[in-house]
Amino acid sequence: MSDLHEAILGWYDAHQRDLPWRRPEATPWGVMVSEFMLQQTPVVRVLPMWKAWMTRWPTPAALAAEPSGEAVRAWGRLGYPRRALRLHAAAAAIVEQHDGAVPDEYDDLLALPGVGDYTAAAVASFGFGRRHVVLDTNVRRVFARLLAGHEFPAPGVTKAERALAASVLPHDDSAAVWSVAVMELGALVCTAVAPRCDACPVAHLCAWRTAGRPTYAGPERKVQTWAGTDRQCRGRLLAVLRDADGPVHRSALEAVWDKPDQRDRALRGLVDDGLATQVGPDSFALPG
DNA sequence: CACGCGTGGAC
DNA sequence: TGTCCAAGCGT
Repeated sequence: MSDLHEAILGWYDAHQRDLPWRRPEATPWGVMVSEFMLQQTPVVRVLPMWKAWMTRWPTPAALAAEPSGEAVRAWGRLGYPRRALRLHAAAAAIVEQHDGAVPDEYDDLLALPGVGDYTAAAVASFGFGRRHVVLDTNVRRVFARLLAGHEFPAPGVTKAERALAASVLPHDDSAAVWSVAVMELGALVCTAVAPRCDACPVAHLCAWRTAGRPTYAGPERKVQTWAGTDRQCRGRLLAVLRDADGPVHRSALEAVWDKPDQRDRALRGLVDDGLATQVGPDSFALPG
């Protein structure tokens, strides 16, 4: 094993967080649920939700047996509620196509709703110990600094970047642990803002640090706007539906957003996306 | 491939 | 205090 691998795996062994989906008793379904919830969402906010979901829906079949609206409701304020819808659809697909067992093949995982390259690789790796290149925002940042000498990776995953990640992926059964270890290093030490190089186990090998930590010089990184957007409007509207026991009258939705045009557009969007249904001339609800 | 998609915490 | 960020996906 190289110095690089020994340093990162040793650091992970000593400093990893005790997260429930990483424990030996965690099921592939538990891993999959965690990966859905962790898409663009911090660990601290996922923890309580994951526990609640695993208690209520310990298997794909349990989730698939309920209306999709219940998944949306239980998603609460985790954000990006379409993930709840897709997780529900993925559970249904697992029941129908895989006898209720989360598939262990990357290609089968990738075919599930809401599962892209990252999530397929993560579930195959962390749920089944398979060997895959796992490229998330943390891994990309760590490799950009450590191996390429850049503060941040390019906006999109490049061919060269994937090849570089593949070149350091262990060939033995430590590949999955390696991936989660690099990810953890990015989450705890090699952070986007104020990285703690003094606590980094591979600082002595880091190309970015050797170069004097040059600031990012690539294309402008896009920043999401929020106030006044359709996205904010959708969030308000869906919160009303989520917090209600049954159907909601249009007036209750009108009360949470001033601009009629934008409100109507957002509501149509929610219905189009399957996050809401119109159950009467002037009433709406979560999908059944 | 650029964009839209939620939410809340940190600085 | 506004800006940036957090285990991405689908179109």
